[in-house]
Amino acid sequence: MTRTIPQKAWDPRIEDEMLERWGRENLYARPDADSYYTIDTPPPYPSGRPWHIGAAAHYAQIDMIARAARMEGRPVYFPIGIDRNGLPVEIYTEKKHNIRMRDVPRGEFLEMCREALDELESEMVQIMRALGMSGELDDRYHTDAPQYRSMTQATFIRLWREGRIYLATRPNNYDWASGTTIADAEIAYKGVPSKLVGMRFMVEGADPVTIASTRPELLCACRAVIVNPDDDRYAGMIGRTATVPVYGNTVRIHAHPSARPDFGSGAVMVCSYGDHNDVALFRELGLEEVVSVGMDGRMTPAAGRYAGLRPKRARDSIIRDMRESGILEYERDMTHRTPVSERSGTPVEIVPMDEYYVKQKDQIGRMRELAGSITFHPPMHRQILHNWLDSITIDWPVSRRRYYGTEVPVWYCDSCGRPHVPEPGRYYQPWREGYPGGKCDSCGGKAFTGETRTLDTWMDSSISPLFVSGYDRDPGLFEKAYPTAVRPQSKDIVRTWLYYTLLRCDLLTGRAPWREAWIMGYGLDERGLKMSKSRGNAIDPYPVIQKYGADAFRLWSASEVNHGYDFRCNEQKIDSMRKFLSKIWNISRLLSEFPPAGEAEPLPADSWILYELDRLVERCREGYRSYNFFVPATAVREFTWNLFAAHYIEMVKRRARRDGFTEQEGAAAVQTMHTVLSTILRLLAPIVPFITDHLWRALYSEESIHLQRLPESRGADPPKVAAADVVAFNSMVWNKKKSAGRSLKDTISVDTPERLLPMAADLRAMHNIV
RNA sequence: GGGUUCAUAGUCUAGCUCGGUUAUGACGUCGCCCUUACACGGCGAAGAUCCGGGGUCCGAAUCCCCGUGAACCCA
Repeated sequence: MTRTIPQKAWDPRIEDEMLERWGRENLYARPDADSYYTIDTPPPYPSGRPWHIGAAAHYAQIDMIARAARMEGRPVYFPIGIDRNGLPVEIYTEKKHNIRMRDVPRGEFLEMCREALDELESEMVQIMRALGMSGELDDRYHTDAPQYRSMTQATFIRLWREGRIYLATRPNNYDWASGTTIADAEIAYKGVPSKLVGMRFMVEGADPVTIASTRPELLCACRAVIVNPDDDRYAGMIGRTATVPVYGNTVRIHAHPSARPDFGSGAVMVCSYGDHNDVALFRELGLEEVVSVGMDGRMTPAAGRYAGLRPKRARDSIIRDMRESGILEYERDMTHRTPVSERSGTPVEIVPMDEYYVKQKDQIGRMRELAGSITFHPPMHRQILHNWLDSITIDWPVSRRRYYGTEVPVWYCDSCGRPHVPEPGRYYQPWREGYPGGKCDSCGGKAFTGETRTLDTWMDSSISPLFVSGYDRDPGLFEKAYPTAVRPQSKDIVRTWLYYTLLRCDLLTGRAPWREAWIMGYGLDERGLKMSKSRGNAIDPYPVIQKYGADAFRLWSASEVNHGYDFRCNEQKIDSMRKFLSKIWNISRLLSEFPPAGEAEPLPADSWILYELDRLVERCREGYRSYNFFVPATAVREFTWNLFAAHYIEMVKRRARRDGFTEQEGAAAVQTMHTVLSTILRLLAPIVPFITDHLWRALYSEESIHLQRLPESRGADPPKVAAADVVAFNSMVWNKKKSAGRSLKDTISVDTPERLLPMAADLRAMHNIV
């Protein structure tokens, strides 16, 4: 007996050899095809180490989609990009060099960001390689490359010319810490301890009324007071005027349902702008706004003696002053859900500003329609998109007062101020180059000033399906690759990445960018909290992969939780996956003793396991069809360990050695074991590509397992025995020997149950029954 | 305040769509065993009022209602 697999356990170091071999063989090259199965992977952002272990698990699973699709015979196009635009790298660079963005020449700052990104990206790509990702990593695209940015700008120019993008002065979420407007999608809410104060407003011809607010520094911008129309206490006050304390101006008292009778006294002051409700009320009541907080994050002259202070300081001062002058009725400590910038953590101010907007409100119906036409995996996550569509209230502000992003491609005429866009086709940097057109369309002026703002990074990210399919650049490729087959992503970016991509691609092509959306949950820490760098509970995936191997990590990510749910990260679980890999390894090691022997008439035990194998194949195919790797990962593991190895192999080991059996009977056992193993290896290949390819080549073929097809059900006839009977009988015999204090190899005398008589010879050999 | 999802042994999880055996499997724990594929193994054991309370039913982990708690999202 000679084994072609000598080592006793799976050694993850073999993964490096496999990586090298795949590279040499150019295994995952894009095939020639009329139509691609395109995977629109969201380009990850190199946000610095640790690159979240949940993200690594996520990209490992996206790779499984590609590998499964290849083994289903689809011509897979699996581009990989890196997202590099936006605020995080600017903040990272400011910290790294201890500088402030606006104190450094713009060109220099951009260079520093680029260097930082290059470093962070190379670490991230190293992890993606180690994971065994089979996408086009060597030809990866970058969202900050001139070619990509020129496409972002071209789409901006086109939508501008169609009137889909407009410039408007509107109250906006302003993050003064990063000095930029942000979209609703970028706002987070944080419980901040604050003071709720009650201020006495004098009312003409009635008793004074106490108004509660957490933002008394906005008094100078108060332009109305509202009470609930059903609130009997204030029925007589509607239409009267109230006097704003400290400032002395008068405002009208309106009835409005958004005033909650149970909050404070039930009367609410309306200021520009405390929150989005204020914005809506100003519009609805036709009030004239007052800018009380400027873009420098300080109170404007409108705040009178508090001008120049930060809102927090102004609040303290005005509370003190009101307390002294007796205007203050009460002060209470409370926790206030404060809108903050998701990125910088600073409280967001609502400030009216000139910004560029993409019209989206008129598209919501269309988006709903498209959402219905896309297949979601799992279906329940379509609801996240619908919820978001229901909560959109304003158009999408897309200009940002930042540096590291795609420039807004606009120049303004110096004499009349009219904005001009250039011809699409190349990358423009208006802040450092002149207007490439001639004179002003409107006044004929020849001098222009370039726009200094950049675009929201979602303007770049939202066209990844267009970029990878060669939109506007390569019509042949576009024909083959668009719409793409599938968008895999995690569930927390449905309202941003998925939504914006759907919107933008539909506006530009009139079609949805993908046929299917695959939505994964995200990584939680051991206590079940979302993992994030700011929380400090993120785990670096690289040492984990180094220690346990990519296959163990991938298998863990597939078998930890059913698709679509959040998963907890636990190193011990990852380690335990190695044991299963070693089990597969040792089954292969045993089979390497028996070269495949050709066709032989199967015995009842053989027919039995082949039938069980068919059931397994069907379950796995079903799992792969819905991109749910939990199904094959757990089903194969259970079958292999608890049925194939524990019962079938034990039963036919002696027959395979022709120990008391004929040559033909032995050949049937060998043949069956190889059928089962080669099927299991192929079923697992998309999930654990390293070990399966290694064993496949050691046992079956020089050609990689990744060039094979997923197994199909063989249509085996129902067996004469049931799995449960086999398991129960074996267990009974083992128990009997154990309680008798005998070794398992000792002889025993038991009757074979009638139902198991067809495989009596195998059972006798297995248990040494006399 | 609204929404989504979840709640099954110390931990994780299957089963729930379509109600019917002693509730699946894993990790961990404990005991015995180096039986020539595997001690990264084998066999065995202990461990669950299936979140609580009602209801429907011959019968509920599963269906319905009311709670409670958690995570995430939104206001």
